[in-house]
Amino acid sequence: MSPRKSIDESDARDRILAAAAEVFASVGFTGARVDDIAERAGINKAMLYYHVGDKERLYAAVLIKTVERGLATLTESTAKAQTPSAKLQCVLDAFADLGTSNPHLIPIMLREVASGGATLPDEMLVRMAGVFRLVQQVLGEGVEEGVFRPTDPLLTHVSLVGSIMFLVASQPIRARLGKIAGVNTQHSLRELADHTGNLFLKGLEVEPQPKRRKK
Amino acid sequence: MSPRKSIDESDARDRILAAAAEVFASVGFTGARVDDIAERAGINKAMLYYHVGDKERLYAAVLIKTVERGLATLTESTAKAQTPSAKLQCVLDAFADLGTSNPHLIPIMLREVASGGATLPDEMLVRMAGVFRLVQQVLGEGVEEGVFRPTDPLLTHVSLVGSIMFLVASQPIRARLGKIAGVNTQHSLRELADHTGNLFLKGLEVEPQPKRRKK
DNA sequence: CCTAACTTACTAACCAGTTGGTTAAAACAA
DNA sequence: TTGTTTTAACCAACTGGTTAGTAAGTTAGG
Repeated sequence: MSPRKSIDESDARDRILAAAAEVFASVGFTGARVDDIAERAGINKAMLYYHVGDKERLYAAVLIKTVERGLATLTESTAKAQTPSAKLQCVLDAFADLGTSNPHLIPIMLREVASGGATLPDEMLVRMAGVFRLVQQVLGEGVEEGVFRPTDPLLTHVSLVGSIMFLVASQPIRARLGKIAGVNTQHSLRELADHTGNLFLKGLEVEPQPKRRKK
Repeated sequence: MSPRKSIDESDARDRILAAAAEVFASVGFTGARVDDIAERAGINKAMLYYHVGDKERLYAAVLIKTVERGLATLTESTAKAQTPSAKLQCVLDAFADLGTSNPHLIPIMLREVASGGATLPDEMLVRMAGVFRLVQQVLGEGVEEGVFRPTDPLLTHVSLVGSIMFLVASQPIRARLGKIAGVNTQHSLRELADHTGNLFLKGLEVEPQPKRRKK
């Protein structure tokens, strides 16, 4: 099939996608330079076109690959958890972990949201819907078991995911903000996920029986 | 002073800033074309340089003007509210209102977060710190009055703001997502703010009986 | 000698920023 | 009043650097 192999199987394509993810994440689609991506991948621009295609194809490929990995981690980790609360916390942990395991997905998604998802391919939407369905099911289980109060699942999902993604991505800005406001800004990803979990799990709890403090 | 006046005082500059806000919001800084902005403002590109300066100055001017308006609305509306809970809900309402009153700020801020705020001028950070201080104070009052449990104010602030901004900005994507997942996605800005308020206010409530999660 | 993998060198378009002007209101001079 | 100068406001056309994408040829494994 292939007369001349690279160092290993489809090494070039992987390196291209990795480099592209990095660049797209930090400067966005229009800000990204194909030459720059090629150089970081240690190849020539023409080879990038040979292996992947044009800039849009490259972007789509990065998106799909990146969300695929995220979705896999997500389903895997939530499967282990038992209670709905634990599962929800797992979702948050998994998103926070993207901060290290897959640090390019979050900035890319934030940009997509900012532009109304104009360039989001349907392929991507389907995978995002997969994430939503997972959360929706967890929320549904919680309501059924009487531990969560019923809420609009889509809004709750988006709040949850938006909150944790925003927290993770805002780290550099939080650092500058904290300096101005004089507060601590050094938080681990775990702390971010725990904080969000505390707020949301408590926010979703059914009203406890004793001491009804009406609001 | 000015031999020839436009239709009214500094009309051109305002039109330029309005057009620029629109374009920067939808395609970002690098995606924005100066010619495009000029055309939308109904003037020539050279006039844009004459009135405002180069692309970076233009961007900074848009940022400052936009956040200035947002901050004004925010302080005004929270001042009216009495209880910490009501004040917090006011903050959410004010952010949600940005969706209509100032629809470009949220996408622009999401992009800034995505890029780590690399292009955020200090002038802008100072104003963001102003918003934070306001929220921090509301949270502090709530804790003092015994209605909020103590949390990290910066993280709570960012969660809150991130959540509502994400909800507002994600509307187009939610619409596509809802179509795939078969759920309702038509929510008014008020519904978004109320949903977030419900979750967070309940999440911040003091425990009726200590049932501590971890951390 | 065929073909996947790779390269160099190009081009066509794009785009931020500039140049070198025009216009007309207004301030000034006689 | 009337001619002269100044200046804010405006523009078409250009410049020069950049960048997505391509063409045409090279190398080496099978």
